[in-house]
Amino acid sequence: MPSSAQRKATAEDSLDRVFHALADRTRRALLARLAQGPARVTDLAAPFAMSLPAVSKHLKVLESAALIERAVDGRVHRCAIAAAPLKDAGRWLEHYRGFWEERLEALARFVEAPAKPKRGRR
Amino acid sequence: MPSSAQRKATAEDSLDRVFHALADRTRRALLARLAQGPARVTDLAAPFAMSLPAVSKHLKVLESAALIERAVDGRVHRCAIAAAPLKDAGRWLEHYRGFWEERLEALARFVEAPAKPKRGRR
DNA sequence: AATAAATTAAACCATTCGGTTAATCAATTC
DNA sequence: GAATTGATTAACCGAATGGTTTAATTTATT
Repeated sequence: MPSSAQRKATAEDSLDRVFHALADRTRRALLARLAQGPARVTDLAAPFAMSLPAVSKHLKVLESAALIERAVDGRVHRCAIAAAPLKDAGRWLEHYRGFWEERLEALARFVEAPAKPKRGRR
Repeated sequence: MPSSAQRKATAEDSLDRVFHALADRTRRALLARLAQGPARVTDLAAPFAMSLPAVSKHLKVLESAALIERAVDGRVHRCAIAAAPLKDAGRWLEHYRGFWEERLEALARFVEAPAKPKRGRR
């Protein structure tokens, strides 16, 4: 049981963390890498022009958003992608899909239409 | 022509901005509100326990992520949701769908099932 | 013309972010 | 058991975030 004044983690908290985690290209790249299979921290860090601690921090962010899981085996930490929160984010976006879809369709038709002599607007 | 050293805005830049914009619950709430129709800045700000300038800043973030558009009409700024970047974000998430899908399908069925006497799982 | 309204701009503040290097710790290997 | 490896922690740094309050700006109202 949580010891002191500790608010319950809400769905909003989770979205905060997930979207924040996704808002960094290094972290997205890490996810992309992990999408092809689990990997050790050092291997994950290798392609990046930054220090190991930096990558370690990124992984911690991903982990606290529950986007990855890690299995500690001896001194090596094996990271793997974990999908559920992405699904939440996807659902959130999905919520708006109905809305855009129609607008985008219209926009797309407009944009892709034979270039008519441009009217003011904007 | 861009005056000085000015990098071209990449798709990654765009994802950075969109996900960052979505990573704040106030901004998500603003989007939610706007999903129901355009609104003036003051009206958008009303429900929030924060100053108008604060909301104004949030709107600027949403705007620079191209998630909203604004039409200035006299002294009132009318904001409206703009869907395209959300679509990009959705596409990005979609990219991972193959991976989760199988894992999550089962979970989704479970979660959305008629409330059965809850079994463990997580 | 004076005032009020809608909004942004500016200056400021505390906190978080993303990175660094150096130190630490635990598990292997020689 | 001493050195090496895999990884985190700690301390620090500059820049960005999210908020504030106080102007400033522009447009509308009376």
